[in-house]
Amino acid sequence: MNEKDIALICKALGDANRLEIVQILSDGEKCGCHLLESFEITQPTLSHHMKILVECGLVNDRKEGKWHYYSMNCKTLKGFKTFIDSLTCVPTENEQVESRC
Amino acid sequence: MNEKDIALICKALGDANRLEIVQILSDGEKCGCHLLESFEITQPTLSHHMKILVECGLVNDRKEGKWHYYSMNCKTLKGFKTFIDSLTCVPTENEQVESRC
DNA sequence: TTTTCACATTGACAGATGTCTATGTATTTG
DNA sequence: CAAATACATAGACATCTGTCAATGTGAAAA
Repeated sequence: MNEKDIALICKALGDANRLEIVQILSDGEKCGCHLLESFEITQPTLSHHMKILVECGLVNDRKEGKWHYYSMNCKTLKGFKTFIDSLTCVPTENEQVESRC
Repeated sequence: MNEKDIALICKALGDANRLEIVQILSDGEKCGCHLLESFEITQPTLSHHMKILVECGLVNDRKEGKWHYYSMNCKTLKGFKTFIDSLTCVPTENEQVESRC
């Protein structure tokens, strides 16, 4: 998973509705109609958000009859977590001021 | 840190340039002029990106003379990591063997 | 003081984004 | 079969975003 993939995932999570969708899916697989009831958006708007979440690889889409079941993609989530964990901070007190440019 | 804050951070990281900036800052405090040399963007564009990173709380801005020193904000980063870690997946039948979160 | 440097602000612009209504497409149900 | 359900697609629209050139500002250097 490269930086471009990570940026896509971040962008996908950079919307309050999609962030909430992902939190709901953390609880387990849900169908689209169930998700729709949790938000004050129209069905096409939800469809749009789900497409973005699926296309960045963070969410799986399983079709069963006329229903679509969405769930978190373990592999992508794991890769994303690994990246975020790799970000670190250095407390400023302990940090030597670098040479000026 | 609420969902809106998290969404703001995600949106900030949803740009390839800003994602790279954050990776560079993970290495330690850097001045703006140093960052500028790492990218193929103009100074106003970098200034714009830094403003977004600072305003979402992920990056600190310390002024010393005419220089601005940027660094990761430990507290915000920690809160963000905690949130991302709270996201979980429930392995589907295909994934069960390979990966777990 | 004048110049140079580091950075911010403004205004402009093309392109992306979130949302809607209207409509299309499978699939199930009566 | 026809009707209803779950979801996708198309088109429209206002707003947001990333980028730049031009310019302003404050601090250091000459």
